[in-house]
Amino acid sequence: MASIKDISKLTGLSLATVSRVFNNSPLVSEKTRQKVLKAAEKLDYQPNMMAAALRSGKSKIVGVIVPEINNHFFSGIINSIEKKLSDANYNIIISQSHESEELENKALLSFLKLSVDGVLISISKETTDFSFLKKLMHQKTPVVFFDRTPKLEVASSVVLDDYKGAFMATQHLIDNGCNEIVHIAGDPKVSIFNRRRDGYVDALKENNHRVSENFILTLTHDQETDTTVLKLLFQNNPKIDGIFAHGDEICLYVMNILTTLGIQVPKQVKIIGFGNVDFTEHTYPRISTIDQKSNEMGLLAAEMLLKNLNNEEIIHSQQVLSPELIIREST
Amino acid sequence: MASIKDISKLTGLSLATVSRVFNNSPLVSEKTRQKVLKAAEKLDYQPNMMAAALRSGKSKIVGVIVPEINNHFFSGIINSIEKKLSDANYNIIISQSHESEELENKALLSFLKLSVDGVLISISKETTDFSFLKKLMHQKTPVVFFDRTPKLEVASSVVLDDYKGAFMATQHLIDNGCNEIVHIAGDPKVSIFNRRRDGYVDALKENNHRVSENFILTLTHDQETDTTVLKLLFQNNPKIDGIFAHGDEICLYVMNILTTLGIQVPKQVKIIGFGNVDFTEHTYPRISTIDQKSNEMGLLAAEMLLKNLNNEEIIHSQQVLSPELIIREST
DNA sequence: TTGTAGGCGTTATCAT
DNA sequence: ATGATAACGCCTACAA
Repeated sequence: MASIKDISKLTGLSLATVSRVFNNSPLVSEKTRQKVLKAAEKLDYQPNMMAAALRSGKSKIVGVIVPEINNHFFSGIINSIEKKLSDANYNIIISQSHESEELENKALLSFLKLSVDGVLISISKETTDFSFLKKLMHQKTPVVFFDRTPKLEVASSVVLDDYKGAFMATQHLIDNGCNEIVHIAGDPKVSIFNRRRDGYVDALKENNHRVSENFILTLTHDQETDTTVLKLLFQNNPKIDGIFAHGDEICLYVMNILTTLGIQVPKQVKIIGFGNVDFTEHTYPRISTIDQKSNEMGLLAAEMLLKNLNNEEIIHSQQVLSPELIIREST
Repeated sequence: MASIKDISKLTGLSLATVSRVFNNSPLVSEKTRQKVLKAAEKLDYQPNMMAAALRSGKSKIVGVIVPEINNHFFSGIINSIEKKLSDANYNIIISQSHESEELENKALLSFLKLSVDGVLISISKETTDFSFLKKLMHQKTPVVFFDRTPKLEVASSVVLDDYKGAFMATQHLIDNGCNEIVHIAGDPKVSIFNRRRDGYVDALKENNHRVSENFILTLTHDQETDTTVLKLLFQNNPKIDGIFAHGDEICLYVMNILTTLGIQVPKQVKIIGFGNVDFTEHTYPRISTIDQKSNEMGLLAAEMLLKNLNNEEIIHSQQVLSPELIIREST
């Protein structure tokens, strides 16, 4: 690969002058600029980012960590992050934590060694110690958290208002005449699932509905067990007429079980999920759900990072996105 | 950040010796090795990959390009690629081509500037000119193609036997008593879709079934138009009893339209997709499909690349994965 | 406006 | 087994 040294030789100009051309320095005459550009063309010159990075301390690389890339929500976010950052001429390197703090730190260490310019991260469920991230941040490397954020005082973040989304979903069921509403809850280790639960509970309270612990279920994902659990629930509470599930996959899963049990959706029971995963549009009946704004989230997180990448000063800001109610045939 | 220079100062050893320790050179006594390691620990030393990359020409970065990251199949592949390569201490940088040759080349150029050690790519539908990729390959940068490969003589690749998958799907319908089988075809610009079509046609022929152009449809994705098309098709050919769709999404889409038209699946018409996307397991009825082996594909591609990354000689090999028939309730 | 020279952190080639 | 030194490709005072 040709280097500026080759161009320097070909044109008879100094290394400094050639370098200035590629850094758009105004301190170079139009004539020599053209000469350099022509030589560059001829030699098929491509700047070596490693060298530039080493010298300037700016790698033009942003590290992204998600729990699982193979997940609609996260790959949606990555999609918009990649779009935004590649437009700004940044490369993104991606790692998965697989919900393990160890892998997360390993990736973070890799980023450090690679001297990434910034980090976008959705922390793993397991992560409790943020010393590594703090270290990064103390090094003036901007970090933006999305979706899953740590309880740190000073941090930039973009999250969804999960509470609000859950509230909207529950309210929607109530508005459509549901009186006995069950919640299929998620892993309580994940704060967003707790917020969804809270939204459900508060929506019930606000509408003077009874809140019962028996109506808050966590399933095992073992089809037989879950079928039995639901069967019993409906036997004991035949008036149940609404279900709010904390996720779309589990929502579809429950809907299928109900069908097996001869319970009709939405006739007997209305059901709503959370996530607006693609397939919700293709099921029968199509599933009502809460859109998580993955595109907006990725975009906002990327924009936040870009802002901090350009400014010398790091400005922390917290953005909360409002979810959107998507009404389909299941409610 | 501490550098080997700092360690050198602290220990009184030379830069060379310190460097040798971190490169696991045998030419260093256990005693000094320990001394260096201790100092490194104390200074919280982390090697600077940019510097190492510049000097050694090895960046420990692999570039990955897919059409869309926000796609089950590709994110599944990326998932296994990331797992495999991060285990081998490689970082992966990801770009999307969004089916545009221009974006693809832009990403490839970025990779070049970053001096990636290797490239994994599934080419865009639009790509016809591979000069850029050839340039990379001539630079001794190993490239492995997956799923969508160019018609190049010398290249490493991992693909699915789409023909076989389509054949299996069609044969499965025939085995289950279908006599009039329709194929929902994909974009003929994509070679794998053509191979699926060929598999369908040949399976019919081999079973002495009539092949009719009228039974090979490409839909518009406009719900109204498509509904009309299918309605007419079934009015004119009421004996149609099987559908093989080139993808799971379109399969679900068609299944929904059939339901709208009062056609029962699988009672009247059996239907099978292609892809084994997650949701096929959650629909009602659950969709039979062909698994694309995304995990195996990513793993194999990564392994192929690793092999070429380690060897001096680049060895080209072509792997063809056999798809798997997943039988569910729709057939 | 252009050139000189030192250095970013590492590795590799000589010596010793 | 260890050390001195040049080089990777680029940027940037400083000098001219």
